[in-house]
Amino acid sequence: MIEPLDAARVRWVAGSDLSLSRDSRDVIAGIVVWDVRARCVVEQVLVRRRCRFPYVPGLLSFRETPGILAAWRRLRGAVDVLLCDAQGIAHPRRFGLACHVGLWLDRPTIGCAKSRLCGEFGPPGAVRGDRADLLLDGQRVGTVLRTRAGVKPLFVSPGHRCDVDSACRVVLASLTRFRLPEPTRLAHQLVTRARA
DNA sequence: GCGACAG
DNA sequence: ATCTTGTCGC
Repeated sequence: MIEPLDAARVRWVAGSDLSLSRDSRDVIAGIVVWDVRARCVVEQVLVRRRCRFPYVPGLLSFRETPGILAAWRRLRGAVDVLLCDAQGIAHPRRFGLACHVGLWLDRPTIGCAKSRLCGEFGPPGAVRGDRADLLLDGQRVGTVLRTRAGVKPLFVSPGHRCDVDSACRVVLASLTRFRLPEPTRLAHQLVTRARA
């Protein structure tokens, strides 16, 4: 029996991201684990490896999953859920990168993308926490979430072992003062700075 | 044929 | 993702 994500008990939220080496031949993957209760970083890992697949819309997982899994193996502490900088089920085949990674890790994952891949939606309200349904073929595959006033909303969808609402709750609980949830924002800084 | 298209 | 300058605002 699998254990579904219980947003109320989540404490360690990890965020993953990737960047490319200057010559674009390698991918630099990083994961930052954020304690949503203590509001601090508890662990971070970085790994670099050869890029094996080109970027093709809809096939992002084939390009980025290997790096994320490699970084994950370096983690030593506990993680309740992983926030991926990509789509979950808000995907043409209902199986975006977050689903792919979650299945490999057999852990709860959430897709938290900065832009839309597919699906229709109306504009969410202007206040942090306001949301709009992301529909694909009449099905609710995610939510368009306003994480901060005056900025583009995020596209949140279930990856593995969670539903739209719990995914949204985890993202909201991981926010500080920026558009992106802290684990994701810090993972982005980590991999970006690792190029220099 | 013409747009759209996670990172 | 990466490139790339200034600019508006807290």
